[in-house]
Order: sequence, then structure tokens, then C-alpha cells
Amino acid sequence: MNDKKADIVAVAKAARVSPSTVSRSFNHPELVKASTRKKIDNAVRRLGYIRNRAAQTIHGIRSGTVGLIVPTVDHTIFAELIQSFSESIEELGFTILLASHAYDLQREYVLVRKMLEHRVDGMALIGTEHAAETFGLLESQNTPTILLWNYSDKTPFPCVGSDNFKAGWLIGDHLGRLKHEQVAGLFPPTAGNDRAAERLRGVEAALSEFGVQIPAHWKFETPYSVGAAKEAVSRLLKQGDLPTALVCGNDVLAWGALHALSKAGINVPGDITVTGIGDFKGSKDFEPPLTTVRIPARQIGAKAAQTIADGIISRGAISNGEKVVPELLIRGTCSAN
Amino acid sequence: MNDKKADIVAVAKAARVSPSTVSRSFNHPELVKASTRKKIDNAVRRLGYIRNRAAQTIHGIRSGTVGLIVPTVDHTIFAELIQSFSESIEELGFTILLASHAYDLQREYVLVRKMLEHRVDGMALIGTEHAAETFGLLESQNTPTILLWNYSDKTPFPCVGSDNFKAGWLIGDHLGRLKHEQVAGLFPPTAGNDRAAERLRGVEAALSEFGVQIPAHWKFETPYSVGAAKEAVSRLLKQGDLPTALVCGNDVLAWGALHALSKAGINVPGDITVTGIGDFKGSKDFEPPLTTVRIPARQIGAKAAQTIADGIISRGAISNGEKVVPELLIRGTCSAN
DNA sequence: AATAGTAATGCAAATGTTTTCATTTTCTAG
DNA sequence: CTAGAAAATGAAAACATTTGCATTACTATT
Repeated sequence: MNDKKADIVAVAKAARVSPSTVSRSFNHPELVKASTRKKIDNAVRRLGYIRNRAAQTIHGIRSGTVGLIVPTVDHTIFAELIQSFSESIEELGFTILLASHAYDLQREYVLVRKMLEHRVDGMALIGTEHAAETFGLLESQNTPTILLWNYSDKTPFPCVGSDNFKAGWLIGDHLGRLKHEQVAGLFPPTAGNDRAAERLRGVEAALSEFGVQIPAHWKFETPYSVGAAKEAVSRLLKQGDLPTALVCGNDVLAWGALHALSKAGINVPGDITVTGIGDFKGSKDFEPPLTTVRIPARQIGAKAAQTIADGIISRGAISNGEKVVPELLIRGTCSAN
Repeated sequence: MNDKKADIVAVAKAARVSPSTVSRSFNHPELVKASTRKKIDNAVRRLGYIRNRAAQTIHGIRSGTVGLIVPTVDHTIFAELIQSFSESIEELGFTILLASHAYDLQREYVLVRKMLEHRVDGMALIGTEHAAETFGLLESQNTPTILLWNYSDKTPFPCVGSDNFKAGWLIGDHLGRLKHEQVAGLFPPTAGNDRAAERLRGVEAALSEFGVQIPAHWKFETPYSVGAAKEAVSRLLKQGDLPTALVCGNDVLAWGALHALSKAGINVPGDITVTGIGDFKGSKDFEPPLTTVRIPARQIGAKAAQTIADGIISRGAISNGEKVVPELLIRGTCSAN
């Protein structure tokens, strides 16, 4: 009986009104008499009718979706961001179309195209560095777009994010003040990752104000993983001489470093100072608690959702984004030299 | 010039063919002459035309989207799963619609409805426990649906997941063999979380075969977070007498426990044995490395994507799901009593 | 009781595609 | 060359909605 399709016209028939009235009763309920509305609601329930967004979208009505493309989901950084973005955007009545590009900006372009085919109402991308075609495409379709996580004012679309240079700088400056001169660095690959690149620049800039440099043999580039960081630090330890401080490009790398040091019986912060960036979940409760820079993912996600929703509703005219301020969190892994 | 909309008919006009031909050239290129195809491709490029999925979907053509609803994105467990599911499903030509319900099954129902409005081709949900209406809805629309992460054969839809009871059992059994008799437990809330509940049951079942029980004052229920676990274990330590083993419902809780013990100067595994479940990223490289049960998130995600895609393509007739076997990983945090 | 004004509804066109069927074009072979 | 087959294209209907405009049904006022 109900394994036939349930259109709006089936509903109309069942409620003994015209399809137009049914449609109106959904979209402009104030225009239809209460008693009629009740008849329609009953019919809807009886037939198990579910509205068809696709058929609405065709009329230039918003699709109610927002595209979100991240490098990967399973880095703590992004997971937290996605979660808060998703919560807020749902709250605002949209649904997320999600995809990941594994730091391949060409793949990102393809994904953006795909989302545009789905007629997303807006797009959110991570970072400020993207293929020129990606920007071009988004501009030509004038899709409200927002850049997350990093901040810059030289981008074609507004950003909601932190100043990653500043984040790195805070660490470098802190270490400088603590009189560290023998500093090692552990950073993720910077290709296709403007966030990491900026942080490293920031650290180095601040340190150089104190006349300190990270020597080449103490610069380690490792993938984003506890294991890789642990292994890299073990390598560093084998080199013999120990730096007095180890700067890590993000908290996950710092965790790995701390494990390696713990394994080697080296005391933190007694023998060596360690810092992270990001203040991921768990860093506060690490033992010892990790000194790091807070980049408030939840706040960025929520603000971004709000901004993009505004942009969608006001047809394209997106407000100016927001620069959220990174904050140095001094905890247990640092000591003066 | 191109700020007008770019339809298929605009393209047709520009290429001097009929809309039908343009459509065909996209969907059945073998039916249109190579030279014509080239003309069309040029026109497409010139006008910056992007296909409209919504308009296709209206014809009963697949929307190319799959809904994925998780309790939350920012738990390591789910992040890893989402990532691999997303990679695989993209590979197969679909895009994910993502939402989270924060362990509120009623909210989940609402989200499923919303996704059905978007005419997702399939749905993936976490766990086997869902609102009756949710199952009813999915059945009545006969949307290919798959249940992830947990496994059971009493569900209306196929599952791809692990036997969480077995996972818990492996831990309990291992501890029993190691002759532990004083066992404490640290578990997440089990309401709306069949996975956690099953694991706890499994642990207790295995222990009881050795005549061991977890006494009430050593049962701790804490939210999923390193901080909460750390705090709970600190409380346990204050109670005075120490168990010989501490079973944690998942690796994150185990991390928190290890930090608390480290802080208190209690040696693991010398003074106390600690176990996790899940084998999250980082557990292997913890110091000491965490004994846990591997539940292969990536494998589950990939298999699930494959299964749901098959189900979609073969119109509903979903194959039988898959039970992936949990595996005990004996690492550094356990010792015999 | 008639009229004006408003509230409620219906009709039909429009939205951007795909697809069936019919028609035209091209090719092959006799 | 031409018949016939095969290949390529086009016309029009269909898909599930929304909406502008026209119509009908009420309500209140005289």
C-alpha cells in the first residue's frame, strides 16, 4: 500500500487538496488554514512522506548543505574542529558534506568541484593555501567560502583562524626568555601545509631576536604521529649532545617526544624543556602537563559556522572573518636554563 | 558574460547541439560522436558549466551521497573510522553527509530523517542500538543501511564491526591467566553506548571464570577523556589499597590512568597492571606501551564502505556484513601477579 | 442582502536534467 | 548509386517540487 512512492501529489490526493497547498503548508504555513494544515499533516504521517530536498534545490532554493574539505579527519586538530563546526552548522539548519584530500591540493580541487555539483550553499576549506583553480572556481560560482584554521588578510576569501606565525612566535619568545640557547625542532612536513610552515617561521623569528638558531642537525621533519616523533627523538638522543629545549610543531609530536624521553630516563623539565602547539585534548593532563599554545579549535569551528551561515543567508556578502588569538599556556614541561 | 546561469541548455546552444546530446555526452559518451563530444567539452569549459546533481537526483538517479551519523567526531575511535570510511566511499564515487548526535538516539532519528530528505543513497550508523523509529524509517524507505563498529546478528540491518564482548573478554581472560585477583575497572557511561556496555560485560564474564569480580568501590564510570580518567584514578589511589590490575574501557581512559599513576610515582607494570581497549593511534608508542585489544577501525571503515556501496548498486540487497576479530596485543603495561 | 475586502486555495508554468522514441545522418555492401 | 542497417541526434515527456497569478470562499460593513 505504501511501497509506492510518496510524492507531494500523493499527499495532496490523500488530504483532498492541491499539491500547491501541500507545498505551501510546508514552506509558508501561515498562508494555509489551520484545519487544512492538520489534514495535510495527517496525510503526511499516513503515507510516511519525506520531502525531497533535491526537487527543491532545483528551484534555486538553498540545498541546505555546506561542504567541508579537510586534509584528514583523524588528526586530533581537525577532529575537534570538525566536531564544533558540525554542531554549529547543524544548529543553523545545514548539513555537512565532508571529504578529505590528504594534503593533495589538486585532489582538493576535484572535491570542491564535486561539492559544487551537489550545489552546496557554502564551502569551508582548511588553511589559506589552495590551488589557484580552486579559488577561481569558487569565485566564478560565487559560492560563499570560508578558510579555516589559519588566518591571513591576503586571501580571496575570509578566514576564521589563528595566527599560526604568532603561535610559533609565542613559543620561541618564551624559550628565549628562559635563556635557552641550544634548541632543537621537530616539525611536520610543510609542503601543502601552510599552518606548519607559519609556525616554524614564527618560532625561528622569535628565537633569532635572542640570537638563537636551530642548527640543521637538530631540525627534524616527521609525519604527524606519536610513533614517528618518538622515533625521531630517539635518533636525536643517539646523536650524543642534548639540546636544552625541544620545540615541537604540534602537541602530538610533543607527546611522542615526551614518551621517547621518558623511555630514555631523561627528566622533563629537569634535563630538557619540551613544548607543543595546539593544546589538544589530553595535553593538559599529560604527565608532566605539556606547555603549549592554545589554538581554540572549538571556538574557530563555531565562529566559522556562524560566519558561513550569515554569508549564505545574506547572499554572498560574507563578513570579514576573524582572527582568534593564540595563547601561551605555561605548564609542566618547561624550565629556565 | 558568464554570470548568467550555465544550464545544460546554455551549453547545448553554445555547442550547437540539442540538450539531449549534451546530457548523453556526459552519461553515455559512447553514444555520441567524438567530434561532437569535443565541441561540447569546449562549450562546457567556456561557460564554466557545472552539472547539477539535484536535477539528476530528481529522476531517481542516485544522489551519490551516503549519510554517516556518529555520536561525535572528536573521539579518536570515530575519527579513525570516519577517515577510512570516507576515503573508501569517495573512491567508490560517493560523498559523505556527516552529522553527530552526542549519544542522543532521539536526535539521531531526526538526523536520519534529514538525510533521507537529501535522498542519500545509503546510511551508516554507529553501533547496533538505535531508536525503534529510526529502524522503522530506514526500513520503510528501504534505504540500504549498515551498522558500524559493533557486531550482532540480531539487528535488522547488517553490521560491520567487532565483537565488543569478545574484546572485553580477551582482556578479562588475559588478566585471569596472569592471576590477577584484585581488579579495578574504569569505564565510560554505558547509556546509549552498546559498545562500552558489551566490553564491560565481556571483561566481567571472563574474570568470573577465574572467580574474580570487580568490587563496587573499584568500579569507576568516567566520561571519555584523559583528564577525567586521570582524575578518577587519582581518587582510586586516595582510597588506600591498590588493585593489582586496572581494566580500562578504552585506550583514552588507559592513557589517563597511566598519567595518574606516573604522577603518583607508581610503577607500571611493576606495581600495577593497566589495560586498554581499542589500540588507538599512539597506544603502541606510549611509555610504557599499552597492552590493549586491537579493533581495526580502518579495516571496518573500508569494509563498511564497500558493503554499503554494493548494497546501493545492487538495489537494497545488502550482503551480510562482517564480524572483524579483535586481537589481544600484549605490550608493556601488564605483568603477572 | 449586496459589496468590498481579505483569506485560502488551485492552476499552470517553471526549474535542470534524463530518457524514450522518432527522425535524420552516415556508412556499408550489393 | 541505392537499399538497408547502424549510428548519431533531436523533440518531448517525465521527474518532484515551488510560485505567480487567478479564482473561490469567507467576513464584515453598510
